[in-house]
Amino acid sequence: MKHNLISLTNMIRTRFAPSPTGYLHIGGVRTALFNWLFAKQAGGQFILRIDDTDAGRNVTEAIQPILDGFRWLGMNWDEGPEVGGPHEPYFQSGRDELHKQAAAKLVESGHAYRDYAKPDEFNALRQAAEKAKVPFVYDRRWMACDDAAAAAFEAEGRTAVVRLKMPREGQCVISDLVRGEVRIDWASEQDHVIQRADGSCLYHLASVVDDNDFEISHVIRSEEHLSNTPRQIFILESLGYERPVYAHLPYVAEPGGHSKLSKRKLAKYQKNKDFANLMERGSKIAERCGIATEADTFNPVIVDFYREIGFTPDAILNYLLLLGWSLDGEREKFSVVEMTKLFSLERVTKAPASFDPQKLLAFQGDAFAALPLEERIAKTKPFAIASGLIQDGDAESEGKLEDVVEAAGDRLKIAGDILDFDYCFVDEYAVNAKAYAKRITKPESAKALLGKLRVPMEQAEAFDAASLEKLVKQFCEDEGIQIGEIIHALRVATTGSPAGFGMFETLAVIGKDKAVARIDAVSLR
RNA sequence: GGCCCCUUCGUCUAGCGGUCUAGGACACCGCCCUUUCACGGCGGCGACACGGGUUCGAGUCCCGUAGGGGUCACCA
Repeated sequence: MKHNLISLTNMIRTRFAPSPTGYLHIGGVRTALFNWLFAKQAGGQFILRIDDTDAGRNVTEAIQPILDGFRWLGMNWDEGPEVGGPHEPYFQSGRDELHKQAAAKLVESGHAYRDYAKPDEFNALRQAAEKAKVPFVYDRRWMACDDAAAAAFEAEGRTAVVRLKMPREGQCVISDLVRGEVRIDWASEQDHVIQRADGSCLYHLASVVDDNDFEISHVIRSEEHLSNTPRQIFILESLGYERPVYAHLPYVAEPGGHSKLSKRKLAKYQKNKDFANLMERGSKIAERCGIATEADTFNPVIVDFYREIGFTPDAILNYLLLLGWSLDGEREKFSVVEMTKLFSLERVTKAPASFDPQKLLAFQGDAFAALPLEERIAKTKPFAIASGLIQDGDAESEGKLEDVVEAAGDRLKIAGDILDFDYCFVDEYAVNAKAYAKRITKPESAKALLGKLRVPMEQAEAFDAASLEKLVKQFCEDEGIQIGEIIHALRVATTGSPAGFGMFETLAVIGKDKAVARIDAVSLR
């Protein structure tokens, strides 16, 4: 829908600006989600910009996983890579000229200066201040006041960076939609470099210039940027730009901890039981489906992980929404449409929220169970095919998949869980040794009963669940035993597992031949 | 270390001075249902970091302490 009647200057425009790292961080998704919801709610635009000023990386390759991640999650962007827009390019590297012009303008207006300090000279100053335990204030001794001074420095063989000539009095007041009013003394700020000696520009300058050019109205980002805000405000005001509205979100913290969730700390998270369980669950699915499991992208910090093992995008969005936001403390389930209507920055919490794999999984389980049967079948199918459980296009095995998914019901929490029921499909399946000992080896009558039961089973004309139930119950009556005395052994013998969906549905889906053969294999051993 | 931010059950959170013997969700523990597991139902465990104020009254306001975190690059 276009809003031609609304002037562009009043438009709500938000952005998410990932660096091309090759993966989409779950915390980044949360930040992007809040930006996206805020824009969508207001009928505004959500823009994707790639902050690729770090040269030498293969950008195209490294942004693909990020773009794919957003697409999979259903978070469309109104302007950005692949979709274009009126402010192209959407790659920071392609906007270098704009940044350089801004830097020149700042020097021109006296808000920045050429600084001819050599890196070690400057560092020496900084270290001296540190050693003396006094706040470092650069005395600007290598600042070029004018072209003549610059020429003199250059005659010495020096090269210049451009530094901000930051105020040293007063306060920078940030009105933040999440944190309220934040005041920072200008004196505590440094003369930050905005342009390198080689002429390339640094992030803060680029970011401010691009946000202005893109007409970003609300800068919604993670709180680690709060301390960067004063310098950005100085840049933007010096350039005569209008100040965007700021909202600094708490970051997503590590499971069971309070520091920022980082993919570099995977080893540490592995010690967290819930995180390790999720990881292991995913790895099992991935290995059997031939999915690459490089630690770089295949782990619960990265969105790809969830896509690969069959999570539902909406469940992830819903869970992430609650990481730092709540409607009223009661309601937790929201469709994407609902969250778009109900989200508000005012209700974002201030404290970091730690990532809880268990709750994510609970949301996922509910979301998956709520899907219509056909969708659950469609979602599990690729996993069944990839792991060799069924053959694509083979009507018989596909029919079996449908039966299993239906019978499994909410025991399937993620699509990849279909592999838990591999014994329904294939000949080779794992036997749970503990269950075998408990239900077959230990009870003295187990093998004998199984040996007897296989006779009427083999003779059965109908091998559907209802008929099987009748058959087994009749058998128990004839033998004068409780159903519990045979059914556990039956399950372990035919599935190898102590748990699963209904016994009779299980037998029906396994089929007479296999079921009887499995019983024989056990009872005759 | 300087500056800034944050602090309610294990975790996510509700609470915007009296309705709080602090509510919900996930997890956990019982019981029920049941051929197992899961679901579901019922119940339970479990928190206002601490210390001062302000107030008739504080989880809610103020100050301090402690703790946690972020940030201090010619990274983004």
